Amino acid sequence: MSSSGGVVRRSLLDDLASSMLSLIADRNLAAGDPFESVRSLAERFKVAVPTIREALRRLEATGAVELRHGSGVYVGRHIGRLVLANPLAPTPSADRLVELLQARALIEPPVAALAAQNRTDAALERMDQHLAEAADLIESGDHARLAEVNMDFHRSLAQASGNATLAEVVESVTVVNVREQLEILHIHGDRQADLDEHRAILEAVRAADAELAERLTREHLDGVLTVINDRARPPLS
Amino acid sequence: MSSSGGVVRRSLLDDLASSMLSLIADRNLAAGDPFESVRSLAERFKVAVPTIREALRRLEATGAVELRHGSGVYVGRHIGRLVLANPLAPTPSADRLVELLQARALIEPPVAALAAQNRTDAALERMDQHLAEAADLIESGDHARLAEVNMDFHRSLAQASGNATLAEVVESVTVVNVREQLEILHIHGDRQADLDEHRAILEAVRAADAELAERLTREHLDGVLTVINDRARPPLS
DNA sequence: GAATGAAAATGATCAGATCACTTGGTCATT
DNA sequence: AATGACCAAGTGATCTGATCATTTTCATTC
Repeated sequence: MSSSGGVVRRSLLDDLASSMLSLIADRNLAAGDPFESVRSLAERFKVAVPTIREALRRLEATGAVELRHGSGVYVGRHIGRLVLANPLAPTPSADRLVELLQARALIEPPVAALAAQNRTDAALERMDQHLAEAADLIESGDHARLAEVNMDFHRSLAQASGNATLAEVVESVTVVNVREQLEILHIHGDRQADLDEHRAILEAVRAADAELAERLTREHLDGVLTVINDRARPPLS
Repeated sequence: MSSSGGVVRRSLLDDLASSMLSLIADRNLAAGDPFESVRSLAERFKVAVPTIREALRRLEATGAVELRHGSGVYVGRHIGRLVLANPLAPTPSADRLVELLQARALIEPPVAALAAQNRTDAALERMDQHLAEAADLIESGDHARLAEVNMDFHRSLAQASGNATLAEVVESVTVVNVREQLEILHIHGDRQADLDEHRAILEAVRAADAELAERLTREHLDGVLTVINDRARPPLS
Protein backbone atom coordinates (compact mmCIF):
# COMPACT_ATOMS: atom_id res chain seq x y z
CA MET A 1 0.00 0.00 0.00
CA SER A 2 0.94 3.63 0.48
CA SER A 3 2.36 5.95 -2.08
CA SER A 4 5.81 4.46 -2.28
CA GLY A 5 7.12 3.45 -5.64
CA GLY A 6 5.24 3.46 -8.88
CA VAL A 7 4.62 6.22 -11.35
CA VAL A 8 3.02 9.24 -9.78
CA ARG A 9 0.70 10.73 -12.36
CA ARG A 10 1.49 14.41 -12.11
CA SER A 11 -1.56 16.51 -12.71
CA LEU A 12 -1.66 19.51 -15.00
CA LEU A 13 -1.63 21.72 -11.95
CA ASP A 14 1.48 20.07 -10.58
CA ASP A 15 3.24 20.70 -13.85
CA LEU A 16 2.12 24.30 -13.99
CA ALA A 17 3.20 25.00 -10.44
CA SER A 18 6.64 23.49 -10.80
CA SER A 19 7.11 25.02 -14.25
CA MET A 20 6.43 28.45 -12.83
CA LEU A 21 8.87 27.83 -10.03
CA SER A 22 11.46 26.81 -12.59
CA LEU A 23 10.69 29.96 -14.54
CA ILE A 24 11.35 32.03 -11.45
CA ALA A 25 14.56 30.16 -10.75
CA ASP A 26 15.76 30.43 -14.35
CA ARG A 27 15.27 34.16 -14.32
CA ASN A 28 17.13 34.48 -11.04
CA LEU A 29 14.22 36.34 -9.50
CA ALA A 30 14.34 37.15 -5.81
CA ALA A 31 11.62 37.84 -3.28
CA GLY A 32 9.69 40.96 -4.20
CA ASP A 33 10.60 40.95 -7.87
CA PRO A 34 7.73 41.23 -10.34
CA PHE A 35 6.99 37.94 -12.04
CA GLU A 36 4.51 37.87 -14.89
CA SER A 37 0.86 38.69 -15.46
CA VAL A 38 -1.82 36.04 -15.14
CA ARG A 39 -2.91 36.47 -18.73
CA SER A 40 0.63 36.22 -19.98
CA LEU A 41 1.22 33.06 -17.96
CA ALA A 42 -1.99 31.52 -19.24
CA GLU A 43 -0.88 32.22 -22.78
CA ARG A 44 2.65 30.99 -22.17
CA PHE A 45 1.49 27.65 -20.83
CA LYS A 46 -1.45 27.38 -23.20
CA VAL A 47 -4.03 27.02 -20.49
CA ALA A 48 -7.07 29.04 -19.48
CA VAL A 49 -6.89 31.82 -16.93
CA PRO A 50 -8.78 30.01 -14.14
CA THR A 51 -6.39 27.10 -14.44
CA ILE A 52 -3.26 29.20 -14.13
CA ARG A 53 -4.87 31.00 -11.23
CA GLU A 54 -5.42 27.76 -9.36
CA ALA A 55 -1.76 26.94 -9.77
CA LEU A 56 -0.85 30.44 -8.61
CA ARG A 57 -3.03 30.10 -5.53
CA ARG A 58 -1.19 26.97 -4.66
CA LEU A 59 2.14 28.75 -4.96
CA GLU A 60 0.76 31.70 -3.07
CA ALA A 61 -0.21 29.51 -0.13
CA THR A 62 3.42 28.62 0.45
CA GLY A 63 4.68 32.16 -0.01
CA ALA A 64 6.33 31.38 -3.34
CA VAL A 65 4.41 34.11 -5.15
CA GLU A 66 2.19 37.00 -4.24
CA LEU A 67 -0.79 38.33 -6.21
CA ARG A 68 -1.43 42.03 -5.91
CA HIS A 69 -4.75 43.23 -7.22
CA GLY A 70 -4.38 45.68 -10.05
CA SER A 71 -0.63 45.43 -9.95
CA GLY A 72 0.67 42.01 -10.88
CA VAL A 73 2.17 38.76 -9.70
CA TYR A 74 5.34 39.01 -7.65
CA VAL A 75 7.84 36.60 -6.20
CA GLY A 76 6.87 35.85 -2.60
CA ARG A 77 8.89 36.28 0.54
CA HIS A 78 9.11 32.57 1.26
CA ILE A 79 10.35 31.43 -2.12
CA GLY A 80 12.67 28.46 -1.75
CA ARG A 81 11.89 27.67 1.85
CA LEU A 82 11.78 24.12 3.14
CA VAL A 83 9.94 24.66 6.41
CA LEU A 84 6.97 26.96 6.78
CA ALA A 85 4.52 28.21 9.34
CA ASN A 86 1.06 27.23 8.19
CA PRO A 87 -0.33 30.52 6.87
CA LEU A 88 -3.87 29.22 7.31
CA ALA A 89 -3.46 28.00 10.86
CA PRO A 90 -6.25 29.11 13.14
CA THR A 91 -5.57 30.93 16.37
CA PRO A 92 -3.98 28.27 18.54
CA SER A 93 -5.53 27.25 21.82
CA ALA A 94 -3.90 28.07 25.14
CA ASP A 95 -2.50 24.55 25.34
CA ARG A 96 -1.07 24.88 21.87
CA LEU A 97 0.59 28.14 22.80
CA VAL A 98 2.26 26.54 25.78
CA GLU A 99 3.43 23.73 23.52
CA LEU A 100 4.78 26.27 21.12
CA LEU A 101 6.80 27.95 23.82
CA GLN A 102 8.06 24.61 25.07
CA ALA A 103 9.20 23.85 21.56
CA ARG A 104 10.98 27.18 21.37
CA ALA A 105 12.60 26.62 24.77
CA LEU A 106 13.92 23.33 23.49
CA ILE A 107 15.11 24.47 20.07
CA GLU A 108 16.37 27.99 20.46
CA PRO A 109 19.05 27.56 23.15
CA PRO A 110 21.26 25.23 21.10
CA VAL A 111 20.60 27.46 18.10
CA ALA A 112 21.92 30.39 20.13
CA ALA A 113 25.02 28.36 20.94
CA LEU A 114 25.55 27.72 17.25
CA ALA A 115 25.01 31.41 16.55
CA ALA A 116 27.75 32.26 19.04
CA GLN A 117 30.11 30.10 16.99
CA ASN A 118 29.10 31.24 13.53
CA ARG A 119 27.95 34.80 13.93
CA THR A 120 29.15 37.37 11.43
CA ASP A 121 29.51 41.10 11.84
CA ALA A 122 26.45 41.62 9.67
CA ALA A 123 24.39 39.33 11.85
CA LEU A 124 25.53 41.08 15.03
CA GLU A 125 24.62 44.43 13.54
CA ARG A 126 21.17 43.21 12.62
CA MET A 127 20.57 42.09 16.18
CA ASP A 128 21.92 45.38 17.48
CA GLN A 129 19.40 47.21 15.37
CA HIS A 130 16.52 45.13 16.61
CA LEU A 131 17.45 45.79 20.21
CA ALA A 132 17.83 49.51 19.57
CA GLU A 133 14.41 49.59 17.97
CA ALA A 134 12.98 47.63 20.87
CA ALA A 135 14.40 50.16 23.32
CA ASP A 136 12.71 52.97 21.37
CA LEU A 137 9.42 51.12 21.36
CA ILE A 138 9.50 50.63 25.12
CA GLU A 139 9.83 54.40 25.37
CA SER A 140 7.03 55.11 22.94
CA GLY A 141 4.80 52.43 24.41
CA ASP A 142 3.93 50.74 21.12
CA HIS A 143 3.57 47.27 22.59
CA ALA A 144 2.19 45.62 19.49
CA ARG A 145 5.17 46.67 17.43
CA LEU A 146 7.48 45.82 20.33
CA ALA A 147 6.25 42.24 20.36
CA GLU A 148 7.06 41.96 16.67
CA VAL A 149 10.53 43.40 17.05
CA ASN A 150 11.23 41.06 19.93
CA MET A 151 10.33 38.16 17.67
CA ASP A 152 12.59 39.69 15.04
CA PHE A 153 15.45 39.47 17.50
CA HIS A 154 14.89 35.78 18.02
CA ARG A 155 14.76 35.28 14.28
CA SER A 156 17.93 37.20 13.58
CA LEU A 157 19.59 35.22 16.35
CA ALA A 158 18.62 32.05 14.52
CA GLN A 159 19.85 33.49 11.25
CA ALA A 160 23.17 34.18 12.89
CA SER A 161 23.57 30.44 13.33
CA GLY A 162 24.39 30.29 9.63
CA ASN A 163 21.96 27.42 9.14
CA ALA A 164 19.06 28.54 6.96
CA THR A 165 16.98 25.52 7.85
CA LEU A 166 17.25 26.22 11.55
CA ALA A 167 16.40 29.84 10.85
CA GLU A 168 13.29 28.69 9.00
CA VAL A 169 12.27 26.45 11.87
CA VAL A 170 12.65 29.23 14.40
CA GLU A 171 10.84 31.58 12.05
CA SER A 172 7.99 29.12 11.83
CA VAL A 173 7.54 28.72 15.56
CA THR A 174 7.88 32.44 16.29
CA VAL A 175 5.62 33.70 13.54
CA VAL A 176 2.54 32.11 15.01
CA ASN A 177 0.25 34.75 16.23
CA VAL A 178 2.35 37.54 17.52
CA ARG A 179 -0.96 38.79 18.78
CA GLU A 180 -1.14 35.96 21.27
CA GLN A 181 2.47 36.34 22.20
CA LEU A 182 1.73 40.00 22.71
CA GLU A 183 -0.95 39.10 25.19
CA ILE A 184 1.58 36.92 26.91
CA LEU A 185 4.10 39.71 26.99
CA HIS A 186 1.46 41.99 28.35
CA ILE A 187 0.96 39.62 31.22
CA HIS A 188 4.61 38.90 31.63
CA GLY A 189 4.84 42.62 31.81
CA ASP A 190 8.46 43.26 32.45
CA ARG A 191 9.41 44.54 29.04
CA GLN A 192 12.61 46.10 30.30
CA ALA A 193 13.76 42.81 31.78
CA ASP A 194 13.07 41.14 28.44
CA LEU A 195 15.20 43.69 26.69
CA ASP A 196 17.99 43.24 29.19
CA GLU A 197 17.89 39.50 28.68
CA HIS A 198 18.04 39.92 24.94
CA ARG A 199 21.01 42.23 25.35
CA ALA A 200 22.80 39.71 27.52
CA ILE A 201 22.22 37.01 24.94
CA LEU A 202 23.56 39.22 22.20
CA GLU A 203 26.68 39.99 24.19
CA ALA A 204 27.29 36.32 24.76
CA VAL A 205 26.94 35.71 21.05
CA ARG A 206 29.24 38.63 20.29
CA ALA A 207 31.80 37.21 22.70
CA ALA A 208 31.48 33.86 20.93
CA ASP A 209 30.59 32.27 24.27
CA ALA A 210 28.39 29.45 23.05
CA GLU A 211 27.72 27.96 26.44
CA LEU A 212 26.64 31.27 27.95
CA ALA A 213 24.47 32.15 24.96
CA GLU A 214 22.74 28.82 25.26
CA ARG A 215 22.18 29.16 29.00
CA LEU A 216 20.88 32.72 28.78
CA THR A 217 18.50 31.84 25.95
CA ARG A 218 17.22 28.88 27.91
CA GLU A 219 16.68 30.97 31.02
CA HIS A 220 14.98 33.65 28.98
CA LEU A 221 12.47 31.30 27.41
CA ASP A 222 11.98 29.26 30.56
CA GLY A 223 11.17 32.49 32.34
CA VAL A 224 8.42 33.32 29.89
CA LEU A 225 7.18 29.76 30.09
CA THR A 226 6.97 29.94 33.86
CA VAL A 227 4.84 33.04 33.69
CA ILE A 228 2.49 31.43 31.22
CA ASN A 229 2.15 28.29 33.25
CA ASP A 230 1.43 30.31 36.36
CA ARG A 231 -1.32 32.09 34.56
CA ALA A 232 -2.76 28.92 33.06
CA ARG A 233 -2.82 27.17 36.43
CA PRO A 234 -2.87 29.81 39.12
CA PRO A 235 -1.57 28.73 42.51
CA LEU A 236 -4.13 26.96 44.63
CA SER A 237 -4.12 29.36 47.52
CA MET B 1 6.94 50.32 7.77
CA SER B 2 6.12 46.64 7.43
CA SER B 3 2.71 45.12 7.89
CA SER B 4 2.20 46.08 11.48
CA GLY B 5 -0.98 47.77 12.58
CA GLY B 6 -3.74 49.02 10.38
CA VAL B 7 -6.86 47.35 9.09
CA VAL B 8 -6.10 44.29 7.04
CA ARG B 9 -8.61 44.14 4.24
CA ARG B 10 -9.44 40.50 4.07
CA SER B 11 -10.11 39.42 0.53
CA LEU B 12 -13.01 37.26 -0.53
CA LEU B 13 -10.62 34.37 -0.86
CA ASP B 14 -9.36 34.80 2.68
CA ASP B 15 -12.91 34.69 3.93
CA LEU B 16 -13.74 31.63 1.87
CA ALA B 17 -10.67 29.75 3.03
CA SER B 18 -11.20 30.45 6.71
CA SER B 19 -14.94 29.85 6.44
CA MET B 20 -14.31 26.44 4.99
CA LEU B 21 -11.85 25.66 7.75
CA SER B 22 -14.46 26.69 10.27
CA LEU B 23 -16.97 24.47 8.53
CA ILE B 24 -14.61 21.54 8.87
CA ALA B 25 -13.98 22.35 12.51
CA ASP B 26 -17.69 22.79 13.28
CA ARG B 27 -18.47 19.41 11.82
CA ASN B 28 -15.70 17.77 13.81
CA LEU B 29 -14.22 16.33 10.65
CA ALA B 30 -10.91 14.54 10.86
CA ALA B 31 -8.22 13.86 8.29
CA GLY B 32 -9.57 11.66 5.52
CA ASP B 33 -13.21 12.43 6.08
CA PRO B 34 -15.21 13.53 3.03
CA PHE B 35 -15.92 17.24 3.08
CA GLU B 36 -18.26 18.64 0.45
CA SER B 37 -18.45 18.91 -3.32
CA VAL B 38 -17.06 21.93 -5.15
CA ARG B 39 -20.45 22.79 -6.60
CA SER B 40 -22.14 22.51 -3.25
CA LEU B 41 -19.53 24.75 -1.64
CA ALA B 42 -19.89 27.31 -4.41
CA GLU B 43 -23.62 27.36 -3.83
CA ARG B 44 -23.27 27.51 -0.07
CA PHE B 45 -21.00 30.54 -0.17
CA LYS B 46 -22.76 32.14 -3.11
CA VAL B 47 -19.68 32.33 -5.27
CA ALA B 48 -18.76 30.88 -8.63
CA VAL B 49 -17.03 27.56 -8.99
CA PRO B 50 -13.64 28.92 -10.14
CA THR B 51 -13.56 31.14 -7.07
CA ILE B 52 -14.25 28.36 -4.62
CA ARG B 53 -11.67 26.28 -6.41
CA GLU B 54 -9.00 28.93 -5.91
CA ALA B 55 -9.75 28.93 -2.21
CA LEU B 56 -9.62 25.14 -2.18
CA ARG B 57 -6.25 25.13 -3.92
CA ARG B 58 -4.95 27.38 -1.25
CA LEU B 59 -6.18 25.03 1.45
CA GLU B 60 -4.87 22.09 -0.49
CA ALA B 61 -1.38 23.55 -0.58
CA THR B 62 -1.16 23.37 3.19
CA GLY B 63 -2.66 19.90 3.41
CA ALA B 64 -5.91 21.14 4.92
CA VAL B 65 -8.00 19.54 2.18
CA GLU B 66 -7.50 17.12 -0.65
CA LEU B 67 -9.24 17.10 -4.03
CA ARG B 68 -9.76 13.71 -5.62
CA HIS B 69 -10.81 13.71 -9.24
CA GLY B 70 -14.21 12.19 -9.75
CA SER B 71 -14.58 11.47 -6.08
CA GLY B 72 -14.83 14.60 -4.00
CA VAL B 73 -13.14 16.97 -1.59
CA TYR B 74 -11.72 15.43 1.56
CA VAL B 75 -10.15 16.71 4.74
CA GLY B 76 -6.38 16.65 4.33
CA ARG B 77 -3.77 14.93 6.42
CA HIS B 78 -2.25 18.14 7.69
CA ILE B 79 -5.42 19.82 8.88
CA GLY B 80 -4.74 21.97 11.92
CA ARG B 81 -0.98 21.95 11.70
CA LEU B 82 1.09 24.97 12.64
CA VAL B 83 4.40 24.00 11.07
CA LEU B 84 4.72 22.42 7.66
CA ALA B 85 7.30 21.15 5.22
CA ASN B 86 6.96 23.19 2.06
CA PRO B 87 5.17 20.79 -0.29
CA LEU B 88 6.50 22.71 -3.30
CA ALA B 89 10.11 22.81 -2.20
CA PRO B 90 12.53 21.85 -4.93
CA THR B 91 15.13 19.14 -4.42
CA PRO B 92 17.55 20.67 -1.96
CA SER B 93 21.20 21.12 -2.83
CA ALA B 94 23.91 19.11 -1.12
CA ASP B 95 24.68 22.02 1.17
CA ARG B 96 21.05 22.32 2.11
CA LEU B 97 20.90 18.62 2.93
CA VAL B 98 23.84 18.96 5.28
CA GLU B 99 22.11 21.91 6.90
CA LEU B 100 19.00 19.85 7.26
CA LEU B 101 20.87 17.10 9.03
CA GLN B 102 22.61 19.62 11.27
CA ALA B 103 19.23 20.99 12.20
CA ARG B 104 18.01 17.52 12.98
CA ALA B 105 21.12 16.79 15.06
CA LEU B 106 20.39 19.90 17.05
CA ILE B 107 16.67 19.45 17.54
CA GLU B 108 16.03 15.76 17.85
CA PRO B 109 18.25 14.84 20.82
CA PRO B 110 16.44 17.07 23.33
CA VAL B 111 13.17 15.90 21.80
CA ALA B 112 14.23 12.34 22.51
CA ALA B 113 14.95 13.33 26.09
CA LEU B 114 11.46 14.76 26.38
CA ALA B 115 10.06 11.61 24.83
CA ALA B 116 11.77 9.55 27.50
CA GLN B 117 9.90 11.56 30.10
CA ASN B 118 6.49 11.62 28.47
CA ARG B 119 6.27 8.42 26.46
CA THR B 120 3.09 6.40 26.66
CA ASP B 121 2.60 2.71 26.07
CA ALA B 122 0.91 3.46 22.78
CA ALA B 123 3.88 5.53 21.63
CA LEU B 124 6.32 2.80 22.61
CA GLU B 125 4.31 0.25 20.70
CA ARG B 126 4.27 2.43 17.62
CA MET B 127 8.04 2.69 17.70
CA ASP B 128 8.33 -1.05 18.27
CA GLN B 129 6.31 -1.65 15.15
CA HIS B 130 8.46 0.64 13.05
CA LEU B 131 11.61 -1.12 14.16
CA ALA B 132 10.09 -4.51 13.49
CA GLU B 133 9.13 -3.41 10.01
CA ALA B 134 12.61 -1.98 9.48
CA ALA B 135 14.14 -5.33 10.43
CA ASP B 136 11.93 -7.07 7.88
CA LEU B 137 12.91 -4.58 5.19
CA ILE B 138 16.59 -5.10 5.80
CA GLU B 139 15.93 -8.78 5.16
CA SER B 140 13.93 -8.18 2.01
CA GLY B 141 16.33 -5.53 0.76
CA ASP B 142 13.71 -2.90 -0.01
CA HIS B 143 15.94 0.05 0.71
CA ALA B 144 13.55 2.72 -0.49
CA ARG B 145 10.84 1.59 1.87
CA LEU B 146 13.43 1.11 4.61
CA ALA B 147 14.46 4.74 4.39
CA GLU B 148 10.83 5.75 4.83
CA VAL B 149 10.29 3.54 7.83
CA ASN B 150 13.46 4.83 9.43
CA MET B 151 12.09 8.35 9.09
CA ASP B 152 8.84 7.06 10.57
CA PHE B 153 10.77 5.96 13.62
CA HIS B 154 12.19 9.44 14.12
CA ARG B 155 8.72 10.91 13.73
CA SER B 156 7.09 8.57 16.18
CA LEU B 157 9.91 9.31 18.60
CA ALA B 158 9.04 13.00 18.32
CA GLN B 159 5.36 12.19 18.75
CA ALA B 160 6.22 10.39 21.94
CA SER B 161 7.41 13.70 23.36
CA GLY B 162 3.77 14.61 23.79
CA ASN B 163 4.37 17.98 22.17
CA ALA B 164 2.50 18.16 18.86
CA THR B 165 4.39 21.23 17.75
CA LEU B 166 7.74 19.54 18.22
CA ALA B 167 6.39 16.54 16.38
CA GLU B 168 5.40 18.80 13.50
CA VAL B 169 8.83 20.39 13.41
CA VAL B 170 10.55 17.02 13.30
CA GLU B 171 8.07 15.85 10.70
CA SER B 172 8.90 18.87 8.59
CA VAL B 173 12.64 18.34 8.66
CA THR B 174 12.42 14.60 8.08
CA VAL B 175 9.88 14.66 5.28
CA VAL B 176 12.17 16.52 2.94
CA ASN B 177 13.17 14.26 0.18
CA VAL B 178 13.40 10.83 1.56
CA ARG B 179 14.91 10.10 -1.78
CA GLU B 180 17.97 12.17 -0.94
CA GLN B 181 18.18 10.75 2.53
CA LEU B 182 17.96 7.35 0.91
CA GLU B 183 21.02 8.15 -1.12
CA ILE B 184 22.72 9.16 2.10
CA LEU B 185 21.73 5.94 3.76
CA HIS B 186 22.98 4.06 0.77
CA ILE B 187 26.35 5.67 1.25
CA HIS B 188 26.29 5.33 4.98
CA GLY B 189 25.59 1.76 4.20
CA ASP B 190 25.47 0.15 7.57
CA ARG B 191 21.76 -0.39 7.78
CA GLN B 192 22.07 -2.93 10.55
CA ALA B 193 24.02 -0.47 12.70
CA ASP B 194 21.31 2.10 12.11
CA LEU B 195 18.68 -0.31 13.28
CA ASP B 196 20.71 -1.18 16.35
CA GLU B 197 21.08 2.48 17.21
CA HIS B 198 17.37 3.01 16.80
CA ARG B 199 16.75 0.07 19.10
CA ALA B 200 19.10 1.46 21.72
CA ILE B 201 17.30 4.82 21.58
CA LEU B 202 13.96 3.14 21.98
CA GLU B 203 15.16 1.17 24.98
CA ALA B 204 16.44 4.34 26.63
CA VAL B 205 13.06 5.94 26.04
CA ARG B 206 11.30 2.89 27.38
CA ALA B 207 13.49 3.02 30.48
CA ALA B 208 12.61 6.70 30.85
CA ASP B 209 16.31 7.51 30.78
CA ALA B 210 16.14 10.99 29.27
CA GLU B 211 19.85 11.63 29.39
CA LEU B 212 20.73 8.41 27.65
CA ALA B 213 18.04 8.85 25.03
CA GLU B 214 19.37 12.28 24.27
CA ARG B 215 22.96 11.13 24.04
CA LEU B 216 22.19 8.14 21.84
CA THR B 217 20.07 10.24 19.49
CA ARG B 218 22.85 12.80 19.25
CA GLU B 219 25.43 10.16 18.53
CA HIS B 220 23.18 8.56 15.97
CA LEU B 221 22.62 11.76 14.00
CA ASP B 222 26.18 12.97 14.43
CA GLY B 223 27.30 9.66 13.01
CA VAL B 224 25.25 10.13 9.87
CA LEU B 225 26.45 13.71 9.64
CA THR B 226 30.05 12.63 9.85
CA VAL B 227 29.60 10.22 6.99
CA ILE B 228 28.02 12.92 4.85
CA ASN B 229 30.74 15.40 5.61
CA ASP B 230 33.40 12.85 4.81
CA ARG B 231 31.81 12.25 1.48
CA ALA B 232 31.41 15.95 0.77
CA ARG B 233 35.01 16.72 1.68
CA PRO B 234 37.03 13.54 1.30
CA PRO B 235 40.23 13.36 3.34
CA LEU B 236 43.18 15.09 1.73
CA SER B 237 45.42 12.09 1.43
C1' DG C 1 -22.72 -14.22 -6.23
C1' DA C 2 -19.56 -12.13 -9.42
C1' DA C 3 -18.76 -9.61 -13.51
C1' DT C 4 -20.45 -6.08 -16.56
C1' DG C 5 -21.74 -1.77 -18.05
C1' DA C 6 -24.64 2.24 -18.08
C1' DA C 7 -25.75 6.36 -15.34
C1' DA C 8 -24.90 9.73 -11.96
C1' DA C 9 -21.87 12.45 -9.20
C1' DT C 10 -17.87 15.04 -9.07
C1' DG C 11 -13.50 17.20 -10.11
C1' DA C 12 -10.75 19.48 -14.17
C1' DT C 13 -10.48 22.61 -17.70
C1' DC C 14 -11.95 25.83 -20.98
C1' DA C 15 -13.73 30.28 -23.11
C1' DG C 16 -15.04 34.87 -22.82
C1' DA C 17 -16.84 38.56 -20.41
C1' DT C 18 -17.24 42.16 -16.68
C1' DC C 19 -15.85 44.39 -12.38
C1' DA C 20 -12.25 46.42 -9.22
C1' DC C 21 -7.82 48.08 -8.17
C1' DT C 22 -3.20 50.01 -9.23
C1' DT C 23 -0.23 52.69 -11.80
C1' DG C 24 1.55 56.11 -14.65
C1' DG C 25 0.81 59.98 -17.35
C1' DT C 26 -1.77 64.39 -18.58
C1' DC C 27 -3.01 68.71 -17.43
C1' DA C 28 -4.87 72.46 -14.97
C1' DT C 29 -4.05 74.92 -10.72
C1' DT C 30 -1.17 77.03 -7.60
C1' DA D 1 8.42 74.02 -10.51
C1' DA D 2 5.31 71.70 -7.28
C1' DT D 3 0.90 70.07 -6.38
C1' DG D 4 -3.28 67.77 -7.02
C1' DA D 5 -7.34 66.08 -9.92
C1' DC D 6 -8.30 63.36 -13.48
C1' DC D 7 -8.09 59.84 -17.01
C1' DA D 8 -6.66 55.58 -19.40
C1' DA D 9 -4.21 51.33 -19.72
C1' DG D 10 -2.72 47.23 -17.44
C1' DT D 11 -3.85 43.75 -14.34
C1' DG D 12 -5.99 40.88 -10.80
C1' DA D 13 -10.83 39.21 -9.18
C1' DT D 14 -14.99 37.18 -10.12
C1' DC D 15 -18.79 35.46 -12.81
C1' DT D 16 -21.39 32.50 -16.11
C1' DG D 17 -22.00 28.37 -18.28
C1' DA D 18 -20.45 24.82 -20.67
C1' DT D 19 -17.63 20.37 -21.79
C1' DC D 20 -14.35 16.69 -20.67
C1' DA D 21 -12.31 13.05 -17.43
C1' DT D 22 -12.53 10.10 -13.50
C1' DT D 23 -14.72 7.78 -9.87
C1' DT D 24 -18.55 5.71 -7.78
C1' DT D 25 -22.95 3.58 -7.71
C1' DC D 26 -26.07 0.28 -8.86
C1' DA D 27 -29.12 -2.21 -11.82
C1' DT D 28 -28.38 -5.80 -15.15
C1' DT D 29 -26.60 -9.95 -16.70
C1' DC D 30 -24.28 -14.25 -16.65
